[in-house]
Amino acid sequence: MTLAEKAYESLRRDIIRGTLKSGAPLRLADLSERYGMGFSPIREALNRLHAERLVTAESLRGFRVAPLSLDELQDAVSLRILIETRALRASIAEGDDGWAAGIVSSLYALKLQAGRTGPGADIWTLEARHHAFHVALLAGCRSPWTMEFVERLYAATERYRIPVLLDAGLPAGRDVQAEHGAIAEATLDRDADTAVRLLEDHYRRTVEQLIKVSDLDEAAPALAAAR
Amino acid sequence: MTLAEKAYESLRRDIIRGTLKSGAPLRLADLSERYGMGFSPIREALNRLHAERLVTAESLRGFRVAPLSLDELQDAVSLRILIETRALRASIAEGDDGWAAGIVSSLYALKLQAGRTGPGADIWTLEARHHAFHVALLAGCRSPWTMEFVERLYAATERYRIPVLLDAGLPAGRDVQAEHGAIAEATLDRDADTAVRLLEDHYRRTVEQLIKVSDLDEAAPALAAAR
DNA sequence: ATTCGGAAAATTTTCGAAAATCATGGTTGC
DNA sequence: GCAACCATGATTTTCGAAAATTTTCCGAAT
Repeated sequence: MTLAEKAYESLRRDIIRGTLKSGAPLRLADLSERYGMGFSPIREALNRLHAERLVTAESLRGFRVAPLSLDELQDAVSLRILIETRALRASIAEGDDGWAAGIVSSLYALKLQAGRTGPGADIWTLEARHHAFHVALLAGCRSPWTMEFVERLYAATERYRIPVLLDAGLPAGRDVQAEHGAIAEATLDRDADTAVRLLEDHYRRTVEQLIKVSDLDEAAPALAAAR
Repeated sequence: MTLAEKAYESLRRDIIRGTLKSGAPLRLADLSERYGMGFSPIREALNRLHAERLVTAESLRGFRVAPLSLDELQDAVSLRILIETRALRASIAEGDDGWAAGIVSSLYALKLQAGRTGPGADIWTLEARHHAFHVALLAGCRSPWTMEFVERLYAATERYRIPVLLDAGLPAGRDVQAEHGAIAEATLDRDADTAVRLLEDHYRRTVEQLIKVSDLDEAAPALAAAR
């Protein structure tokens, strides 16, 4: 793996995790020392993250961590619902056996990881499997542009979920894995209307929860500052 | 303007125009000489274009002009219709006077440029105004992510239209400016259903025309090779 | 004839310094 | 006192070469 790729992953993680705070300036000299490499790979990583809207850039004035805003979160999620529900319908209509098998296996891997406690209960592994499951649902749609935008919007919304997960843990009174199971079941039954409804509810619940947490300021002060 | 920005615009233009052919390798030494600058700004431009899917990149193996494919064109346009029709409805519902004024002025500028012949009839100016008009229609939706994706999909489809425009000129038997006028009229009348229908037809006609041209191979051999 | 290995060439990636630009603080002139 | 101005330091941007990696080519062995 090249240094530029390492820099990209490290920076991305630190931004999503909140180690690098929303709005903070990203100086080349600092980052170069922090990650132990020269300017070139850092600069390349920053440009990639800029394209993903995780950092802002101003010509000759450097980079900053992109600001958090609940408006942007709602915007991203509503677009996500539009794009993903269409992709889910297309998948259900066109998906083959390989697609269905992908759903089953990614759901299994996700539930395994969600059940772990103590060592091995790594939030990044859990997040990766959560994302993999949602991608598997849509993978039958055979639309590269759809998958591209799904990736983008996932990265954009991850920033809001991770700090809450780290500070407050999973929400009480909500069984997220049961929701995943129900979505998978309806999808594999090729019941498009039900699957789409469940997927939409799943996303809406998540946004509502994040907004509530930031209102109460009971966790994730960084997110509260996004109001 | 920085050298990296100049490199980005030059490269983008040469890729969309077809000067740099689909699939061709983009070697740093060549580009460095061609545009008269060092590796750094070239590399930065290539990374930006990679994020826009106009060039492909493979670790340690360099960059290439992204291949053209009619499947990708149809994919991009169908997503464009999904996203833009929603944005147009939102604009019509929420747009203010500034939004409406933007439509009127950008349509006027577009028609002026479309009417020009001889000197001043620059295809890049025409394209810029065409794009500005379509953006103006949607600008009332107040959704940054929507506008981001609209930009992306525009860049992706521009590659297919420009070579045809350069080789074959405007299609016979189709008054594109009249279509623009009709879309603007319905939009300003806040007749969402009509506006959405006209916009969708506008895009579908364009795709059909491009596919027909590539089938007949009567113009734009580069596009024909995309089959 | 074909495949395998390995040196040579070509290419990308990374570094460190130089150049260009922006921000800061102090000084001058009014 | 206050605004304009310039020097200074900090920061980004760019360059050119070195390092790392891939590709190409040629000869040897089967």
